[in-house]
Amino acid sequence: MEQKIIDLLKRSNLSITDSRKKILESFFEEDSALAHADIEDHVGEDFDRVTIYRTLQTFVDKGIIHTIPTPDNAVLYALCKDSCSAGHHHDNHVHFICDNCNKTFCLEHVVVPAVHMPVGFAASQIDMVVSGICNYCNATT
Amino acid sequence: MEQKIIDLLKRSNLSITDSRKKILESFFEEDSALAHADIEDHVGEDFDRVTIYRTLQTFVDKGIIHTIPTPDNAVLYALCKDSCSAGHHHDNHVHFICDNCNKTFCLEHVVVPAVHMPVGFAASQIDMVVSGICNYCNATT
DNA sequence: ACACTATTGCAACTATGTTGCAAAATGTTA
DNA sequence: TAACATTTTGCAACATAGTTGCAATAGTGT
Ligand SMILES: [Zn+2]
Ligand SMILES: [Zn+2]
Ligand SMILES: [Zn+2]
Ligand SMILES: [Zn+2]
Repeated sequence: MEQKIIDLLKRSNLSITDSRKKILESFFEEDSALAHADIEDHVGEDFDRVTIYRTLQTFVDKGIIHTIPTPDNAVLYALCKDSCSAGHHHDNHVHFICDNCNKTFCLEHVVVPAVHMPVGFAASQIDMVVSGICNYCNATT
Repeated sequence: MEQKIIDLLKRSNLSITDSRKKILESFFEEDSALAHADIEDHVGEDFDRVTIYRTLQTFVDKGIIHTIPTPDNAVLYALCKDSCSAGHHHDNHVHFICDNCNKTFCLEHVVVPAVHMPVGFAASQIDMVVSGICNYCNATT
């Protein structure tokens, strides 16, 4: 785990710092997307709020994590598993928000479907967010 | 215009107040979605910030306007043109955000396409937000 | 015009996010 | 490993966004 994180940071040309390791750890330990507040909970008092903001921004810039738009406008972050790189994200998968457990997941294998645009509109990026009940909640109720 | 607004409020079982009229006016005068700040600009000093928050929430509850999720997590509101009613929205159209003029539009006639969910996941609502260049910006450049 | 109810404004508060700057940690090179 | 240059961090202060309780006000129906 530790080594995996260090390798990822090196690959992204980032220096290895305690806060970056700890914040990345949060993502590897959770299979769902995380809000800023979740990360604050995970890292505890160890790091300043501002450091978390800046670290998350750095990770987004470097293509390590991506943001997820949600209907209730909370800011969520998740690891990029696609081949994202600095300045170039390729996360074109669908996101799922469970109305029961409230977790948000990347559906890595569900690609956003094409949609026909009206004349005059040129699409460059498409986000799709699905709400409902997740597989875990469906299995346990 | 004035009459149209009054009728809409009556139909929604809302009392006719100056702030509600003025805020609804903002939406009828703009063809694009509005952020809280846009509405504050439009109504000027006439009404308190808190009143605007509460009025928008009331309109959402009554099915007069709907919120739009955006990738940069700004909260946007637009008139419901579908047959939405109190407690039941039916806005299943695609939303478009122009990277040039920064306006957000409801593509009333573009229905969100179906998407195949993985086993275990049950979808109840789907939001699709497309970014790119709008028809107005494409026409004038 | 009256009484009842719903709405508004104000003040205070919480939450969220940003910026500048000095201190500390990291990476590099000798 | 010690010294140096560069990044990163913490702090303080600020800015913006949104919420709540309560008293004053405005709207509605009779
Ligand atoms: Zn769930
Ligand atoms: Zn994702
Ligand atoms: Zn445009
Ligand atoms: Zn819409």
